[in-house]
Amino acid sequence: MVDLVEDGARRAQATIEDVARLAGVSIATVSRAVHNPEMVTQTTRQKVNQAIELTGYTTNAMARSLRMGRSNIILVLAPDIGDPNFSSTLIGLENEARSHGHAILIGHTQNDPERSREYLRFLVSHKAAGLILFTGHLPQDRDSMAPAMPPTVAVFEPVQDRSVPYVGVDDLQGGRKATAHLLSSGHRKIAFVGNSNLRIGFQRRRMGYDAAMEAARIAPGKRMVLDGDGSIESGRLAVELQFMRDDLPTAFMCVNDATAIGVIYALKARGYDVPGDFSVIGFDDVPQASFIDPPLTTIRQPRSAIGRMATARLLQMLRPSETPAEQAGGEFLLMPDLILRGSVATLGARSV
Amino acid sequence: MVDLVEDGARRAQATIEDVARLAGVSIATVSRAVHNPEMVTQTTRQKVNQAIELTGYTTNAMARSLRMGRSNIILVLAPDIGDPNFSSTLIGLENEARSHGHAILIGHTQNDPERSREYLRFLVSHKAAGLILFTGHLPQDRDSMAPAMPPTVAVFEPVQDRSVPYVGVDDLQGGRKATAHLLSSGHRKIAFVGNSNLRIGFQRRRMGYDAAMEAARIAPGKRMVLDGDGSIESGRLAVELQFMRDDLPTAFMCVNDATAIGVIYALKARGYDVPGDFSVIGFDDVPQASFIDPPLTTIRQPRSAIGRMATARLLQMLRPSETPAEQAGGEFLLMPDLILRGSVATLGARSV
DNA sequence: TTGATGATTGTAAACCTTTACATTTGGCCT
DNA sequence: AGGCCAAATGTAAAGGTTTACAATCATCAA
Repeated sequence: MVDLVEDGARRAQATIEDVARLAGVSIATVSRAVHNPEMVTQTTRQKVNQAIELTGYTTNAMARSLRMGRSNIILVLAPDIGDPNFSSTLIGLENEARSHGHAILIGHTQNDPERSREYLRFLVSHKAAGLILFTGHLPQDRDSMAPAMPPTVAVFEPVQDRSVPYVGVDDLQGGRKATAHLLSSGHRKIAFVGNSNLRIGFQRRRMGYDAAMEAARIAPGKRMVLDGDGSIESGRLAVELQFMRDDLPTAFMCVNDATAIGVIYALKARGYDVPGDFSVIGFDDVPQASFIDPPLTTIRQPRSAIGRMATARLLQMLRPSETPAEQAGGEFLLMPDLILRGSVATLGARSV
Repeated sequence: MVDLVEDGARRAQATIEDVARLAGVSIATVSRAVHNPEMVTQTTRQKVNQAIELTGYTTNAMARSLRMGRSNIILVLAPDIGDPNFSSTLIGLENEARSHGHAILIGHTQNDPERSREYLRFLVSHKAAGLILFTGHLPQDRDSMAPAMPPTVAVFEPVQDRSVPYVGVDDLQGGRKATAHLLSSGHRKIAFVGNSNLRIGFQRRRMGYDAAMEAARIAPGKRMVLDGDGSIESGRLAVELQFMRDDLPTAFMCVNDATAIGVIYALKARGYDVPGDFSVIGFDDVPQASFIDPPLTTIRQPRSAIGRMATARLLQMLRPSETPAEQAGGEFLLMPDLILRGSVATLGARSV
């Protein structure tokens, strides 16, 4: 006597065996009908689907991953989930991953090596399919686990190891574009705020600034480069220092929006008008940018495109057809857009 | 001949069997040494640990979960990862979970039922240990999967089904506290901005406002309740409407910080000074709150405490000793603090 | 009709653990 | 010394799936 499903009260989660019994086929056929439908007759496929419907069957991902030697989880390591750049990138990332049957697991490292290591353990013990890094560096003891490391992609900030593909905005072109916009608005004395070697992306933005200034034939000696770590506070501080030196630019090109916000605060605190007295341009286009006063002119990171692309690259590496050579490295740079708002004025023309 | 590990080149990931062989014990003993050390002699424990060290063994979470019928993954469903309330709650949540050997998986529903459903599928197929909801409602077809549903906790916004425990801020007390602060600063005409029934938490804040006004013997007729959905735009709009009605309060008690920011924008756009002409108080204490001009006086959500507590409650439900009665429902309300900044002034005394 | 061929399905092993139950070990008491 | 008991360990099954390989089936050519 076959033990059919009592309708109504579904007991324990149905297994592939329940489905097979109900459909009158073997479990192998069920498995095939689900994951390789083309290997199975039209009619059996129907029977199986019907049985699945009836039992409410869902593949046990644990058993599947165990057997396949790999799960469908992609681990995303980020230093700070609250970072506005992160959250919207994640959306693109997630959409792309999910549409290919992968789940995204987010790890929050808070720049703590110990946490990174814990996530690494998680990664090997769960046989994650891939790793996406927002951290700018590989987890420390990656090497000791080398054989268990899945394909990896870096986002937003490249990692040292050049064999890891990088997907991000074209920082150099962005820096160039921002500076060029100030130049074409008549500014000549343009300060770059946020000089540091903390992040490669920041350095590249700086290079973009230099390139644009160069193209405008403004000698290095006539450029102003102010240090800063990309925080609001650093923007504020840079302005204060510059006022003490008594050598003021007419415009500030900031390494990111946070710095720009700090710069604007400092200028307003001293009673100046932005953009009436000074123009300011940022980089990133964080959500806040359009809400501050004045709304910030900035360079927009194509965040969700970056996310989508990073996942796409990872999935590509997952395909077995890929040869190791094709897997290695590469930079995928997306072009950023200039977003015109209210913090840049043409030199000489006062707003209001 | 026993096949020991070649030092240096570690091949495939070591299994429990490799460890057992190396330690000269059975796999059962290894398993016990790892997960129930007290069941094993001091000396065997040492041998096993040594072998683990040598092989770089990590338990295969898939096999473990399969055998145990449950994974160590806690699924967190949130409508918007970018929400500042969410990200810092997550930290508390995550810390607590990780310290008990659980991993957090974040699902991003974007208020889309289809997405919720997909995550639900994930949840049953991965046999998640628990579910934490930031969404304010249970996934739609939860019932059809009832037997596979793990313990669930709601955060920030309670769900309909009262059998699901809720952990959040005490919105009513927060609303009362905020309003009381305005009252004690001499304000009598206080508008509540953000009236809606979109969220239960919002309604409770409104009730807190009413309670405080009641206590100050301000009749319902003398209260001003302005509609709004909690967005910046709604705050702005509420102010505009009120100006058209030509009936102005001296202070605005806003349902959340976003609304407060909108209110401040609108007032400033009309040339008024905050808090000189109008006082404004928010709710949440989002990171932005301290950066706007003027810095926002607000009610702080104890976010990471909420996260910690939610996980703690969930873990408690996971313990098999728990009887179903102990599992059911309950509200765990945390008391919020008043954060004094610069957007509230004593009535009559102009700042600057 | 027969045999060959290719398409479809079935059988059974393997993936790596945990754990109930059986066995061994060692300590202690008489 | 012998026997008993508890503690420590071992054996083997089970968990749900995928897939190599074997078996079956239908089709078609000779």
